[in-house]
Amino acid sequence: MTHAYRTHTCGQLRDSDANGTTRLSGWVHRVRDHGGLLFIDLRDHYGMTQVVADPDSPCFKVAEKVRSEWVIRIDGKVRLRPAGTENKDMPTGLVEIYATEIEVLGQAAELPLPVFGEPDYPEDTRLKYRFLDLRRETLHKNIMTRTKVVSHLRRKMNDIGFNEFSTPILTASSPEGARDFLVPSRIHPGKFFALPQAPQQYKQLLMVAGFDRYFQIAPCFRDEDPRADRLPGEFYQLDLEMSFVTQDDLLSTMQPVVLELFNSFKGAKTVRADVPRIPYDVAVRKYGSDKPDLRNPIEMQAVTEHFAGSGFKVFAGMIANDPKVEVWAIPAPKGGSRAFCDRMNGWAQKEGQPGLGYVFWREGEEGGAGPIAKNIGPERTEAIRKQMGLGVGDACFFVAGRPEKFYKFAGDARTIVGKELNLTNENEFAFCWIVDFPFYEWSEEDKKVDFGHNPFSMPQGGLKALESQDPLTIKAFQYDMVCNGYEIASGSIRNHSPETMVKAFEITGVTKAEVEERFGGMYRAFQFGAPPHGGMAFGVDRLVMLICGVTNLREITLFPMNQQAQDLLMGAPSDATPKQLRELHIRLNLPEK
RNA sequence: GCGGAUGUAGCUCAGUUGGUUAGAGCGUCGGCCUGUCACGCCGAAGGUCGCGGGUUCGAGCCCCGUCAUUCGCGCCA
Repeated sequence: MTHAYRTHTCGQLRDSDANGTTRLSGWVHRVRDHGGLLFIDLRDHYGMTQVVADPDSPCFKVAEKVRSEWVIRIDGKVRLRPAGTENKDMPTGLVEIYATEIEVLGQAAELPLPVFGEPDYPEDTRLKYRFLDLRRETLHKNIMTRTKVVSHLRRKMNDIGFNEFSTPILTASSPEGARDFLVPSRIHPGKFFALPQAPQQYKQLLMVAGFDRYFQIAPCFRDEDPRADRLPGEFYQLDLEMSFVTQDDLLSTMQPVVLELFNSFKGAKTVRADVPRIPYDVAVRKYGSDKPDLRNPIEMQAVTEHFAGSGFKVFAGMIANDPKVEVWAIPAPKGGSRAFCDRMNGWAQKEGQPGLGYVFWREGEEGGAGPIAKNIGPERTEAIRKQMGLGVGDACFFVAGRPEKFYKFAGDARTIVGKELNLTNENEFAFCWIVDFPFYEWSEEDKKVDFGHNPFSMPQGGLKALESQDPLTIKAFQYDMVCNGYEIASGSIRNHSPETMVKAFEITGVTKAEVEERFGGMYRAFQFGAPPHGGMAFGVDRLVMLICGVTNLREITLFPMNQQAQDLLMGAPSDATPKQLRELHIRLNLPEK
């Protein structure tokens, strides 16, 4: 008895199957019609098999009619391809199916998006016809990589003693800081659920409830504008939380999980085994970023002293006028040519900077070349060269000002130098932890102290630090994991003491009553025996993006929305019917066009 | 909300300084072809140049507006 659709998949048959019969179903990938002989590449999820028909076959007339992306069922004889016509690039390339019967299961209209081939197509077409896009080889493969990554993580987390729990999707507004998606309540007119920006409070409650190790591949919802590496609307996190742990326990629990994941999926790339823990302050000074790409070997240094009182009046003047001004040096090994330095200078001007000062060293010019070298003289130039460990053929760029104003620009310059000079190894995964984030930061907009990151983090020094220290000097037990310049995880040791929590909010101007109102569930829970706990969340989408080597999240997401946060395939968001709105007690107040 | 880029055949794109009838490849349709695997050859159909307005003797091209897509800023861990 034969199955209605197939006895084998399209990726299955080998030379050992020759002389047997088979039934295959799949999509017509390509047709090559030679008149008296006709080939069909039949494709399914598993692979591709060549089908051949000639005028002696009773199904030849049908075979002549089929077109790309029709779904057909074929019966036929498995046979070895004639000598010399084997295709070594295909796993099934030693055999072909001589078709005896073809049944058309589903015709396809003229394609708005070819499945064959891999050129780029406009996003709106790809999204509107996502089901066709997903048939294409690369995207199909990326999506499969994603499901394998997720199942790898799930298996691993279970293995090391974590328990998976599902937390509510319809919940209360959470304190992450992003805009909430709201869902109106029918039963409670005028009230709204919020979709969780992260299961933050629930997972902390699970710790209070005594479950010790929680994880979840959790959907998260944020109503913010997207970027290439930030999906609109919804995204997934590997969310986890542990009780009775220190920061060190958390980092050393998850570091092997991440390294093993990348080692399993790295392909031809390499994974750096060393994962340094870098304090936030150090990361900013060395790399100009709190998510440094460590594939780039460049490390910046302060060289303020060499410019103070020097003949380079621009920098010397700034230093004399403001004790907080510093000069940072960005070394550029092998960048010692006028052309390259000028190119960097031009880039800086395009970025809206006055320029990018530089020195470079050529054979026979002891004191260095370039305008800055002339201005500060050979001794100072030589001192800089020694400090930065540079030599003939190298260059060095300089930025000056208050570090908090220019560190991002310096970091961008570091990135460009690394890329332009091919110092950054593109075939590597390089990780680091960034630790000791500031607990508070100064909000210029609100003219007050505000939380730097998660308000539920434990300040280093606890309640005592909050009571005695300048808030802006307090660090948090807060950490990120970074890979190749992407933040892939973020977490903290939580503040489990109600008094400390109230004090922490008080410093930002939020009263005890407001804390009780906004975070009532958690505040109440902390009154009844909360264990010390902490956790983190990995961006699943970003992990997969790095593993697949793509720079846009749409390349690894099944049904992404466009940049306007619309689902072009399903037509979401869409109008609600008057009946729906009536039941929800909602009247629309639309902006005038 | 703001800034940059893009918008021409079903799809990907070209289109000179503003000048006659807007082109190519893929796909589609028709014909030929028995060893291709991006099959080959011959032929045909297919266009509101995103949309609206303006300048001009004349606009795919210049100007203004608008819409759509995208990248970035703001926003967001």
